[in-house]
Amino acid sequence: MTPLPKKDKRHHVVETAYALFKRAGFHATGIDRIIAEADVAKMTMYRHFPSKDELIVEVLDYRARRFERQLDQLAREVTPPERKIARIFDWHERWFSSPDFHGCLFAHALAEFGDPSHPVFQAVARQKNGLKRRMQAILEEMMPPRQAEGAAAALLMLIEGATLMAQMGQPAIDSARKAAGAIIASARTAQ
Amino acid sequence: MTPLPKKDKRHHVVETAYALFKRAGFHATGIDRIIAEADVAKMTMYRHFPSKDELIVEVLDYRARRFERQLDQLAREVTPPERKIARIFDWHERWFSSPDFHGCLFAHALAEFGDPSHPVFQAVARQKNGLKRRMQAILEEMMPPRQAEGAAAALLMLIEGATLMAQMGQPAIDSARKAAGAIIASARTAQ
DNA sequence: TAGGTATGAGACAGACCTGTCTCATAACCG
DNA sequence: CGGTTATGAGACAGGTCTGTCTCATACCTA
Repeated sequence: MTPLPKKDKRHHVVETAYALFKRAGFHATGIDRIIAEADVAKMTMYRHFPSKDELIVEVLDYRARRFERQLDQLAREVTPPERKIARIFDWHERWFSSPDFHGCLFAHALAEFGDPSHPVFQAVARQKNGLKRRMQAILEEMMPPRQAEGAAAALLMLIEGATLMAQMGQPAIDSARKAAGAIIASARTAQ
Repeated sequence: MTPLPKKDKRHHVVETAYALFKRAGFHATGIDRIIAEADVAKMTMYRHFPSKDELIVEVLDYRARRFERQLDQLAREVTPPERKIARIFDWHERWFSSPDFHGCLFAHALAEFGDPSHPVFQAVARQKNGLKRRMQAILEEMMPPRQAEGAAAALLMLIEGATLMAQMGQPAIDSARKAAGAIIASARTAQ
């Protein structure tokens, strides 16, 4: 179809797998389907990734890096910490209403790979911890570390729950935003 | 093994399937595995449930009914609405530290069945809406319906997020509880 | 005791799964 | 141009998946 990029077949496989995984899930998406959609030979895929599990981990890490990069950009030039947090919620609001939003790929991965020793599980934990640490660092600009830790955990829970609600077709980002304000205000006065 | 109950094979299949689904997920758990574990013939299962999907829906509805029953019991004799909400968090705290806690089966089902027209998706939505309505009714005892609606959504998000964190081995129920207090207080004074 | 019903056990079909292997061909790079 | 590497295409193995079918046997109830 397309003029054939010739290079980065590996990355093309990752992006195709990502699109399929997020629509249909991990176990329900077969290798055959991925290579057909990516228009790539099976051996090409297996030369880049020793197994399907490692492809899944690569997809997750790829998306996690992308997410981190986008949040990095959001945090620039925005001085007050409240606005930094608000921008994270803005980002999620846009995400929820994007054309093919299907919920959080990491949460879905956790649902299908519940064994803590599994590499996929650990990739999920990395991503969630990254977001929590990021928010915690922002909150520490306005409250002591102890309060910031708890507040960051609460904000993360709020965001995860909001993502789930959005996937169910019941977006409640406004309630989440209000709740976040209440949580931050409460953690602040408690210092 | 056991003296063979002879009756309610159907229910026995549902409970066995539940135990397997929550450990390994829905697509990863095959029919053969379920009937082997339940010590039941394949046709016995297929006579009770026309397809695996319908078995999944039955498992979800069964757990949803059980959950509602337990929350009904919690709400009895506890007059102040704050304590009713607190008891819902207590219930989750106990759940998180129960022997084989594997996260929320409904959230997992949503991850594997993302199509809103799928019966499994709808079973999940029913359960989550049930919990939200329940909390909303409690909150309406202390604030106007408008505030109660948003606060209930926020509490639900908090609970869903707390469940996810707990599955990742990072329980943060205390932060969730504190956040819930802040949310309720804020919604109250906003009336 | 008789008759309808639930169940057991397993073969079977047809599809799909992951992963391996071979061999020919195309791309790249010094 | 020549040699190394990446890729294409597909057969293949061995397993698992859902769902159907048959036939014999147990059970319950009237």
